[in-house]
Amino acid sequence: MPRKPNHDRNELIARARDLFWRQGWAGTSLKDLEAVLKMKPGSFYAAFGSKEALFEIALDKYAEDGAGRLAELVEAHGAMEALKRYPGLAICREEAPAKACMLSKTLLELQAHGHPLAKRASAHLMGMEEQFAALFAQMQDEGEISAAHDPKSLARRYQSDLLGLRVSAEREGTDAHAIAREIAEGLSRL
Amino acid sequence: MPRKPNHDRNELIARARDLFWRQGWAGTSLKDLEAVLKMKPGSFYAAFGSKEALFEIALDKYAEDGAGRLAELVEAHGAMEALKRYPGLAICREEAPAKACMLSKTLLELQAHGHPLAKRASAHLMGMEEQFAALFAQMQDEGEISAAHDPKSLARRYQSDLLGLRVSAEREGTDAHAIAREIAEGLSRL
DNA sequence: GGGTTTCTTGAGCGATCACTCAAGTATATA
DNA sequence: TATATACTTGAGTGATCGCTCAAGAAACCC
Repeated sequence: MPRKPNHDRNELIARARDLFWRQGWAGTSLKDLEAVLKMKPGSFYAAFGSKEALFEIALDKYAEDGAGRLAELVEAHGAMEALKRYPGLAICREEAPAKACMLSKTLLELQAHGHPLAKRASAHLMGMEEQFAALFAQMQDEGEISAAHDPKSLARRYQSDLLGLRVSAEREGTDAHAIAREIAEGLSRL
Repeated sequence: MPRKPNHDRNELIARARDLFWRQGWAGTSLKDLEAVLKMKPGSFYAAFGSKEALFEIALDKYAEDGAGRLAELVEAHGAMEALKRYPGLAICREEAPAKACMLSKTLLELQAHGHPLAKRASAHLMGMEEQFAALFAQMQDEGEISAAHDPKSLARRYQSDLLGLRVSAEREGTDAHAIAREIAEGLSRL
């Protein structure tokens, strides 16, 4: 009895994520979304409920995909090599709508208003940091790096370096890849 | 013949800067500004011309004050100690409206739309980086650090670390001072 | 084909956006 | 005190914001 939706929901979310990632929350109007998703307001609200609800879904997808890419990297090259490669990969993907991290962009834009989306971005950042910490802990267990530092401290610093790198990469005329290389080299000294 | 303005222009700009710094460009409405500056629209536009013009003035003041604080630090403690203290001071000032850097917030928010304010923020970031580079070069001249690295590379990395630190400091539950300490320690190893 | 159900359409809602301007008020000089 | 000159006021501008909803179109069942 039902009529099929015209669009692939996953594809719609991906396109919305890219737009939000690039333009931020306030910088993305419903007109923008309608154009990119090729949906009229009615369809849009039937499918997603609100701009905020879609942003939340897009943010979750962003975090999930990021975690997935890191996990793949670990699978393929081990923890150390994965952490070394991750910064460089984060800023070199040509198809990415922005160099900077969508989580940090969201946090910086919406934190001051106490917006729920800022809290959610913050939580995802914490999730990433825990993923990093687990990898550092694993490397210590395997004797690959010194046990001198707390894995959580290492993860906190790595996360900070990564965020800084990705803000720097957003600037023009800054050799971000050089910074990425230095971050990777820093890991070798552990 | 003229009537004196009711408000101190410098004070108005400082208050506007703090509001823009905290809430960003789109996150700050004219209503917000009117409330904080205690000005009605007419006075506002007579005094500053537009929201964008005021933001530009505020951004310039932000950059100027930041550069001034670093210069004072250098004056008082020398280049190395100044660079070591700067990160910690950047995130501990209680009266500051945000931990993150206003320049990076502006860049991240407005870069995608090619907004002139993003370009201006980018230029100020470059100015800061040059200030850092000059200090690193000075330290090399005085034999305080190894001449092995290009001062511009050191400045680029220092800037990146600083931006990452200040994004991290914006998060809740992250010990940003620990990161600041690590950045300072990193300088000792040069 | 008729009936049901879901999806799509797009005009239009009230609210808010940045901003304007004519009128009023205060301070200076003459 | 009279006049000129800022500065302040606040109602109101058109544009855009996120969003609604009644009506139409398309795909399924019988």
